[in-house]
Amino acid sequence: MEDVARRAGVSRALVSLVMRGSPKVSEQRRAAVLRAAAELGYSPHAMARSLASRTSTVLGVLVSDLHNAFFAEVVDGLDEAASAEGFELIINTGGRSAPRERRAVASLLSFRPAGLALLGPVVPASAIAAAAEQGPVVLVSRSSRLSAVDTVNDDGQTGCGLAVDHLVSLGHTRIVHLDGGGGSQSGTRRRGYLAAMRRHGLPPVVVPSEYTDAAGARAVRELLASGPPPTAIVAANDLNAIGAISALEDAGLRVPEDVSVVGYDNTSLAALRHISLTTVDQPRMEMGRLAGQALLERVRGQRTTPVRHLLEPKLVVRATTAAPSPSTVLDTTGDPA
Amino acid sequence: MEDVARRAGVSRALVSLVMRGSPKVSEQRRAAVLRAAAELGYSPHAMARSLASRTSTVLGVLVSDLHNAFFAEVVDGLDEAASAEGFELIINTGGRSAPRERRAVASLLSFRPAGLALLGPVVPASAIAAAAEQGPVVLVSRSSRLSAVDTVNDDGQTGCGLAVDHLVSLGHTRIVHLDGGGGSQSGTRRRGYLAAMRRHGLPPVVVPSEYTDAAGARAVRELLASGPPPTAIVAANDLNAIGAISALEDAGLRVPEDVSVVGYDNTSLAALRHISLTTVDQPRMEMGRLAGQALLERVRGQRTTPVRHLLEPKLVVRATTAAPSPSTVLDTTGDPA
DNA sequence: TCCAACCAATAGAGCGCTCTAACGATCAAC
DNA sequence: GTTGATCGTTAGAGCGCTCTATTGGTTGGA
Repeated sequence: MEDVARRAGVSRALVSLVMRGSPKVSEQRRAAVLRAAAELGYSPHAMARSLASRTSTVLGVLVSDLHNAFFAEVVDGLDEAASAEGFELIINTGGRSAPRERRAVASLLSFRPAGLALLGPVVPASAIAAAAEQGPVVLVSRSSRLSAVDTVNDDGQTGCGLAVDHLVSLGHTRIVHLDGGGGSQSGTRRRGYLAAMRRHGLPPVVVPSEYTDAAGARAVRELLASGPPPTAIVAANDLNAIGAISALEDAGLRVPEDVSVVGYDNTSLAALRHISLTTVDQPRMEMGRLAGQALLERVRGQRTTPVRHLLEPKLVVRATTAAPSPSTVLDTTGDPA
Repeated sequence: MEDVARRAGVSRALVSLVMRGSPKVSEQRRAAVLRAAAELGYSPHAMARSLASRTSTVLGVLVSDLHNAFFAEVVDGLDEAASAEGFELIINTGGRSAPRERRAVASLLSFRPAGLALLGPVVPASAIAAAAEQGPVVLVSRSSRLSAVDTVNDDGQTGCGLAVDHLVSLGHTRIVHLDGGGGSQSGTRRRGYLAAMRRHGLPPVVVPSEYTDAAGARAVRELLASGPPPTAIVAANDLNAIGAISALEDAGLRVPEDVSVVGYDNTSLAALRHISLTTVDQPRMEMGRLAGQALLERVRGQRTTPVRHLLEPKLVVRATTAAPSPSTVLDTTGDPA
């Protein structure tokens, strides 16, 4: 910076003004400074700038698990919102372990970021509260009552309700839910399923499972071993649905002719023609964008009250759901297991 | 820091030594400082530290496209290598556009990172050379002759060779390749296919396609319309293979009974029981880890000569490949289109 | 007893920048 | 011709830390 100033024949302070795009610099000086900077290949040192100005253009992001494509897409949306406003993302992962996550948050905070986005964090609420004292915090796929933090979630309860409604409207009555187990949002989805079944006056059946391909297949095998098959399945998520479908096919049942299957998430998987899964869309990119916007609003001091985004899920009907076949319906009434 | 020093009854310099874990501090003073720091909730300011020490614990990462699960997994591996050594990742995306990528690199460099990882960059080589002057650079999914940059790539040529060898060993002779078009590494894969076919004395057939589900289906429809089907297909990648499979099935051909299909990448897709795709594994996490390690070796000054990782691909045999059925072989010989 | 050697601890400069306050210059107004 | 605004420009302190050089206090050997 010193060198640029000397070369342009001005003071360091003037170089600083030019670099910050200040309007109170005459055109000729500005040009001289920019030329000198270009000739010397100078570009401002972001960290020194941040230190001196006591501001930050960095957003800290904690991803509980980057393996998970869900979060990768949320990060994508976050990145879009951040880079549009000249902010950078500094990313750490927690590996789904609270102690590691804690360290990751501490490490992020040591950079004094303008704000913090926690994606599917597993740390206790107290840790989140502590982080919120250092600056704005936004949570994705996790709720909070703290007024200092914003949240972005999808409404899994409504989403599962949509799935059940769709199946009922096709004529299904024996609809089973594969439960997501310890996975995030599994409780919400289960409640949505139960509420919808009650609303339609149908008997709910919940089979424990997990958010994986293999678990979906296992659950279906257990289900088939325990009695006559249902006519429809509301799976824990897309992966789980795909596992369920393959187990159904292995057992000689056709999808959707014999059994309809609905997934959850609308991952890119679901759209593959070979799978063409009816599923509930969860707008991950959008969730990332909203999280980024919420954070930036706080950073800019435009808002101090918490925001709770609860995204409206949408049903995406593809090829894995259809009306139950008459024979199946007959079977069912003839054999009320 | 001042406050901590005062509270512990020592100088600022001593606090600094304790925070850096220096061995030349007496146990009692160390304890006093740590206690004072804990009481005041003090933690060192990473940017100020970096500025003063003229060192950085940040690695800049440019991801050409975070939408792409491939790169998300590479970032995952990179993160693993970096965080194991106390480094942080600061991430920017380029959106597959050279100008945007250039800006992203400039922005990353303004943080004076210890090193830079460029994942599938599309900027011209000159831009990479310019970045390499500022510090160590590692390239993933892109090659370079610059001695200042390390590279990590998979050996797509060998990989496609493995796929062809596998099919030939099953008895296939009419093996078609769906080409990846403008996608990265598509040329290498095509060359691998052509070389292997030549080696086996078989006539190569390359059908233009792309790295997508829909393109794979389209290519197969065109292929089927133009004459009798091949007995095997080496697809551009997994997604392309899945599209190909669904088009084959739509045409009434069974996989693998009538046509065998091999993918490329071994994405999580391929492992789904419902798909169970024979494919060539490209170790993305490992590539990220290697990239991180290469960068850190340079950062620590342990190496100044370039490293060129060319990862050995592995064939993963699943359920989409089998010996050609006798009837198909007969058909072929009877109708040499 | 004296000095070199060593150790824990510290003073103070400086990393690359921003920002406040002050500066000289220009100009309209009286 | 003086005043007061206004404007472009600058000096210099300071952001939170590290690091070199130095200090004072022990210790061990001659």
